[in-house]
Amino acid sequence: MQDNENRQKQDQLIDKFGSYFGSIGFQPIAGRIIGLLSVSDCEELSFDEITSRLQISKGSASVVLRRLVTEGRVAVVTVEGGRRHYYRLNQQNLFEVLDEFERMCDSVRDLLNTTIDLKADKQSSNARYFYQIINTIDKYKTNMAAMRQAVQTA
Amino acid sequence: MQDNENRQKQDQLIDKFGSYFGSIGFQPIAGRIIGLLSVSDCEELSFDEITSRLQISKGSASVVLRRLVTEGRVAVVTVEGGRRHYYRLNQQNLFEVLDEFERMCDSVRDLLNTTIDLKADKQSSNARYFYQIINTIDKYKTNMAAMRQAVQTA
DNA sequence: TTTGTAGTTCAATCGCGATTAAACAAATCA
DNA sequence: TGATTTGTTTAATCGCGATTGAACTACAAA
Repeated sequence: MQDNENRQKQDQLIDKFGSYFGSIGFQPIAGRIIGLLSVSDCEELSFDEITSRLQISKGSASVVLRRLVTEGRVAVVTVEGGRRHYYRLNQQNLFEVLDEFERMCDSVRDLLNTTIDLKADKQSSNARYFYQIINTIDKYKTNMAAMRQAVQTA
Repeated sequence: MQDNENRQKQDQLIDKFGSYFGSIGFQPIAGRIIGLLSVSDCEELSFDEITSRLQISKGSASVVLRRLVTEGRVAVVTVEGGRRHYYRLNQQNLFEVLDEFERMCDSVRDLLNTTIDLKADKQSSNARYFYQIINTIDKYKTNMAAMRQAVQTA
């Protein structure tokens, strides 16, 4: 059955989305919902379609969807004069992931700076290693700024 | 007391290391050990110094240290004719974190490609959005390759 | 007003990794 | 050799987020 086969492939993909998003700190269900909304040929799904396709409780779906909506990853569409909610994938800023990575770099940079500050010997092996990391982070950020420029003006 | 104050600051930093490494998938204790080895003025600490300073059980320390050593994040030094093990921070490749990030980008790229493949309408709004993401990832990787070149030749 | 549908809330449970404690093994010292 | 120190192993526990189930609210249709 062609349809059935397709559906199976979709399910596999949905699980891959789930484990990817799981690995970056999302609830597994959140990842699977994003996966479903990404994979599905219909780009707007009702609350009910989501719970039945993913076989999850209404409670989970409600909580997780609210979080995804407030985070801006998913948008709700309410059809006038109906009580059903429809959900679709929100197409976010392409640099969102890079933004987050850069924030992480910043916090590492801070941490290492503070660590060096506290060291008795600023020329110790570790201190010099940390200086190198800070340097690399700075180069990375300069590079990223240039790349963003290039993409924006393109 | 100057020393005591310093020690408190170190403890705070160690916890920050702990929560940073926790956020990227390490056991909290693993992060705190890395923190201690990073912060400590003495760059080689014994098993015992680690457990007593961090107030953790020998069991935890044993398991976590083994993992850190096999992962290459920490090195063991065994002094000839003594039974104590000393541990120090391993200074890894500066691009290690970037490597990991690029691997993640690759897996996202794969996932999105497979997703588009499965779509009935390759021109759908989501499909086009995914194409854009893939494009940005490709640009990012090209850029990173150039940056590595630049750093290596410098 | 009554009946039914849509979604929310929250207490209870489940699952699982992190951590410990204590028995155990291995190496050194005396 | 026996005693002591160093670290390992593993069964048990702890803690906590994820998930469910069922009662509940709100609204809409009849």
